[in-house]
Amino acid sequence: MASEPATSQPSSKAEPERSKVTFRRPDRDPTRPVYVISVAASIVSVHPRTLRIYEEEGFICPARTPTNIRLYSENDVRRVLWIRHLTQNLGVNLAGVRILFELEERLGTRILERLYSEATSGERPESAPATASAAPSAVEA
Amino acid sequence: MASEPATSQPSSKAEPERSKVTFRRPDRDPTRPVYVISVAASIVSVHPRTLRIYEEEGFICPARTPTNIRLYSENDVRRVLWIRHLTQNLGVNLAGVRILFELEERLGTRILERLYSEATSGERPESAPATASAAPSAVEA
DNA sequence: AGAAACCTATCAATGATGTTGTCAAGAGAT
DNA sequence: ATCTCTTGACAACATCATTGATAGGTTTCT
Repeated sequence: MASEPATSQPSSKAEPERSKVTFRRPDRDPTRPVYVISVAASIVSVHPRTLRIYEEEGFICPARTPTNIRLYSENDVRRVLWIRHLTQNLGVNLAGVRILFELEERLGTRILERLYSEATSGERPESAPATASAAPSAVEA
Repeated sequence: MASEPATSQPSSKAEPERSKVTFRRPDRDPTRPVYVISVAASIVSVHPRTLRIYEEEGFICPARTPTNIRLYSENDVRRVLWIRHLTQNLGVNLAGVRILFELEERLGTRILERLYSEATSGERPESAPATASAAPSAVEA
């Protein structure tokens, strides 16, 4: 398992077992499949098993070598990072992630990045209470 | 607990304990708080405890009588019905519901109703796989 | 050849979440 | 007195997400 499909990346044979090995990620073509599963898992700080599950669930679709090895692209990694942000930071479950992804595709806009950019701006709006019955006005008996 | 704040609604004292009692829901002002918690819970087919939790979580904000009794409006009920659709039918957790609600408010559009209307049209699109690395093209070794 | 990493498939442990149910004490209405 | 509501707290149960492990097989590298 040493096929280095093109890009000269830092040796992934150093077995990055959750170690703090840093990777210079290729910034050429984000759609190019370049990472084997162990590397992708390390980049994203997730278990390889989790990556496989995400694929089974249809969230990502990494490329395959002729010998059936998964290769993840930069876009795959970003997508997983986004899923992790939603699930770990915001607590959204996978069904929710699915809905959000579908929304994004349906609306044809990057609504998630809009939300993300506002979240990183430290705006962190309060979870607004229901707009319905806005003022819990006491009702006259 | 007999303050009937205005609308003459079917007697809620019949103790609708998940029974199949049907209610003629007032269709005048959807923001008017008219249902006590037991009635609202029955309409939505949910446990009263759950309604309280939804309120604690900030999803709904029912009105209160001078004696601290919750009164839910039609809009509250609709909002809970929508939450239930997301959680029970689509499997979204409450954190996901929260994100979707925030999105809706932020975009100032009824994206959820758009999704809902398409879901009820029996369209039920497949969970599209990741748009990244669309074609899992085999990579030459 | 042997080791490591990949593959699929399966099972299991653990922690978190959501819903429901219960109890206690109190308040309000009939 | 009885019923329904309130708050607060606790608990049971089912489900989900993540991680971990095992088995058997394949591929790659030394």
